[in-house]
Amino acid sequence: MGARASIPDIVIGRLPIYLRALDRMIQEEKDYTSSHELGERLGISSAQIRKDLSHFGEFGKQGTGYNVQFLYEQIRHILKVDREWLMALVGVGDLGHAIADYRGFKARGFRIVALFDADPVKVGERIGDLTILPMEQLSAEIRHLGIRIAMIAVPAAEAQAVADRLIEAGVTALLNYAPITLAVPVGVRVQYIDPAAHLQHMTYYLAP
Amino acid sequence: MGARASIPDIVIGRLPIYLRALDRMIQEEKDYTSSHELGERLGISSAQIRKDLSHFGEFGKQGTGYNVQFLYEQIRHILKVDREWLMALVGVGDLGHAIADYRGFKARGFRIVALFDADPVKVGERIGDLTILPMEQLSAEIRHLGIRIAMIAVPAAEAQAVADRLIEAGVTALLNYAPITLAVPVGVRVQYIDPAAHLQHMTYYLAP
DNA sequence: CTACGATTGTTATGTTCTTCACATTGCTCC
DNA sequence: GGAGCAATGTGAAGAACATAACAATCGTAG
Repeated sequence: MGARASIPDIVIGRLPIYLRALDRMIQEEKDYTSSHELGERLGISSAQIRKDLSHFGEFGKQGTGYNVQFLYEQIRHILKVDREWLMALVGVGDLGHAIADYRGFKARGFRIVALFDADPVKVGERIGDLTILPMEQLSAEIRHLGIRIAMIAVPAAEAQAVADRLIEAGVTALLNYAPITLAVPVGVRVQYIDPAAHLQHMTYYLAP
Repeated sequence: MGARASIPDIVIGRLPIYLRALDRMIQEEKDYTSSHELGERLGISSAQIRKDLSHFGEFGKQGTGYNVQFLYEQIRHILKVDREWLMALVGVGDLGHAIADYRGFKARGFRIVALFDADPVKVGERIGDLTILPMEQLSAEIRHLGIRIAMIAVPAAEAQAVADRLIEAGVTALLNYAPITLAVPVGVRVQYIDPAAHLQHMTYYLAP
């Protein structure tokens, strides 16, 4: 297949998982894998993996399976992560600091190039080779750098207002660390990082 | 209804989202809400919210809606977060430090009471009122404190081994910050925190 | 005290997602 | 070079999930 017809979002959400596993296989210097092996590692059925991939093209060979490096590059291309993305971070408190220092972003092609904070005391402070800018410069800086992805690490009460400003400045993808659901116009994507919510999900299954 | 019959996991996963919204409404001193209002805030259909809640009981009143405080407490009870949970954290590098300092856990009833690291240099270091313990003490300490939830913040290459040790010590819920899918026996739950994966999910939808 | 508007809980319907199962293809080994 | 094994891609079947729709109920206002 490989049609351009709208592909289920849930499928897109699994591609980064496949990417993680393939990354690992590359480190293990594995040349080939199969839907069965991938599925085993990920706790996903092999049929699901084949079906997911079939939305985008034919990447495997019957009898042989998938070339790890090739599949890795194909998925990176599909997800558009075969390039570097520039990001802004709003809110540089404890959490924001940790996000700014987190190595997992650059390692996968996401580079933070702008920091903003509403606190005048923090403005001007340097983190790595970046200077924290005041909120007043947010729109201009984001437009100037052509940033389309932003991370929000401000208190819940301010997150919606920050999101509104970012969207107004042209951002269309938000990674929100504040424990609140954001209202955004169509065309803007939001993903949430809420570790406590994940814990709450698991406690349901724990014995009293 | 309110049956004990196995409730879809996807429903359990939405309860923490409802909780976040209700928490916020409590702060806004709202006394009552409706499935329609909740749904509007969360971008979820009102029918879905009513259906989700109906798995656990009848919490609303026709014509009136839901008492915010009451529903909040009911969901907390369902998720078993109407108490304090003790947690262990393994891996106290940059990321682990940030997790140890993160306020969002205590604020929602999750308390870190044990820290472990394999690096002898870090062992003995204090963070808040906790001392970083060596891996050798992991099993004994976790059993001693009766810990059932642990967070993993070690490099991907070591995460599986750490998970195995934690499970062996009696942990049955894991929050994994390492970018790798863990293999665990049935009865053990795993949730993943992988911000870069969320970003990769969103870049798919961005224009080239 | 009755009529009306609002909102729930739930059953029925529709949609989406997952798994099954197999024809097809490619590789390897004798 | 043909037989046998292995693994893909996919259409059909099945399962899970979401939405629609409505009877039942509650509160309120006249």
